[in-house]
Amino acid sequence: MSSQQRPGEHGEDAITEEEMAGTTMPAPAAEPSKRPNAFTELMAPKKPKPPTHTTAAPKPHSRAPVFAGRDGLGAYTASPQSYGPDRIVYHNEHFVVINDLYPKSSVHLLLLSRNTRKQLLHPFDAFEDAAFLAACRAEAAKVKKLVAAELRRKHGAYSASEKARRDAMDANDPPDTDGLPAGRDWESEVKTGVHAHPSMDHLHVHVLARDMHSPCMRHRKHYNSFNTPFLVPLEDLPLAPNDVRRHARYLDEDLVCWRCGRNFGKSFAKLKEHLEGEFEAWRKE
Amino acid sequence: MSSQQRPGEHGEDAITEEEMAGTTMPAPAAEPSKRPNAFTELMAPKKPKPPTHTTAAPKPHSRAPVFAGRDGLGAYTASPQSYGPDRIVYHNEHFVVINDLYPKSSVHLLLLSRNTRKQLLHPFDAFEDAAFLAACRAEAAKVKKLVAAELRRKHGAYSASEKARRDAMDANDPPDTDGLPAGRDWESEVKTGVHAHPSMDHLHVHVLARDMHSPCMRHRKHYNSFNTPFLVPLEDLPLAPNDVRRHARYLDEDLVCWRCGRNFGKSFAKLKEHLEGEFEAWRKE
DNA sequence: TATTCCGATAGTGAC
DNA sequence: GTCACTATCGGAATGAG
Repeated sequence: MSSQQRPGEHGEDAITEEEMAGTTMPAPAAEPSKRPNAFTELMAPKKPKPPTHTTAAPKPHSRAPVFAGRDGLGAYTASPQSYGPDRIVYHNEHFVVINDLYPKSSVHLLLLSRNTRKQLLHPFDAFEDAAFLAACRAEAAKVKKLVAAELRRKHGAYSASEKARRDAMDANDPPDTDGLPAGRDWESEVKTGVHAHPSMDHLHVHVLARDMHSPCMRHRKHYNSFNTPFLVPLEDLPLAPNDVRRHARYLDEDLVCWRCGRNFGKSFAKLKEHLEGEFEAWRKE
Repeated sequence: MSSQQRPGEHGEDAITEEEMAGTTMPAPAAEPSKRPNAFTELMAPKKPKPPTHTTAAPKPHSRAPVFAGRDGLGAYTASPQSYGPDRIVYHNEHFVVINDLYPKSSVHLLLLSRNTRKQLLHPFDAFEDAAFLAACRAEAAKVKKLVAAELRRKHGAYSASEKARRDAMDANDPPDTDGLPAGRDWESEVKTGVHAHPSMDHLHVHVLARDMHSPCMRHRKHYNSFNTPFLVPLEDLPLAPNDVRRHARYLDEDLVCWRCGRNFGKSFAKLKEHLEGEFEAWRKE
């Protein structure tokens, strides 16, 4: 019945460093349907298409330490300049922000710390340090605004709550951002946190939309890792010594729709189909 | 790495009714490498290729009762004349012998009874009738000779025990069958029996080589159904009332090579690979 | 819990 | 156990020279 789709190159539709122009602050949100650019909706990949067999991004030309398998994220903090703007969203002295190579939502960034004292600690341990935690929270807040801006760019044209802002945009071009209606609160659609048991050894904070709409969202564990207490918000850290999330298992639990609460048991295929409809409704809010 | 093979039509390499010429007795064995005919090794199918979606053989042109699913074998005994010689090996008033549509060994026939009083009974019940059992045993003995003859035709050229017979054949052509050396005892390579819990409702006796070498041999239950007490030899019938085979489960047991006894656990893929080598060695005996 | 490949396991539907 | 189809579940390897 369904024909196999040839996947496009991965990351075509992601935030780029060019857009950020090397700054550490989010650029003003690009508005939908105004200026076609690298963000423009192209042929979104129907299947994940990583560059090679390794989880890590393609190695740059150096012969420095090899980052493979669980160390795959190390390459980004070691030499962010070696990667293209479709991989690196921005970087500064302390952080590197990348597009997740296998995004599990329509927008999915990773905040990586370049602090070599913390980088390889378990997040629960790394964030026992209050100063480090505060710095990461501050940076994560910026990343959250970035993700919100990208959500507006990608989905704003479909959103009812964006209509007044959209109409104002259309009325005065180039727009005066300050005078615009606030529009939809996209930040409230963004989740920020760490996995209770990360598979990648380098510290990474997920900052992603809650839609769970992505061709890379393909397994129950993918879904549950962002929709159960397995995802620990930065605000909850440091964890109390007896916090159940230190040891509890969440990934094998039933699949429950994040939007309507319906339980799909172990049937990922059914949930996946359902999420298509939820996504359409969600972006129309 | 491995290229997909386009499967040939199923049954090209099976015993045909033409060869039997409508008789109820096995024809003299066709000798290998002498007369190319329907038995000649052609492009043996690498993957099973049944005619349609249904388990039953292709329906003839009648609009008589539909035989599908578990009733699929009924069509053969109801109207054997409707099928081609590649499907029907021979038929007479009381029996129909067919090539199994999904042979699990290099030669695999089914003996079907046309007795409508017995046809739909469980084999353990049908064979409580001593006269019926005797008739089926007698016919099965004929079928066993047929299978043995086919094994000689297909594998004789590779067999060391056949050499003297082969050389004699080559010396006087056309051959005088009576004066030939006996050659390999192919009948000892043939198994005859019924499944303890058949999936097809019409009574059928399996008569097949023990090599288990066939592209249709694809699952653990396939293998164990012929290589555990799940296969009940006709000689063991009728079963004692307390015989464990009436209720025991055998199909989920570990896979054990019929030839060397090696245990492959639940790994069908490993057994399958192993059987390739065993088949080559076996036919060279 | 990184992905990918392969394979084992499980339920369904066939008319 | 008839098949075929889909999907879930389970382990092992994974870079690079």
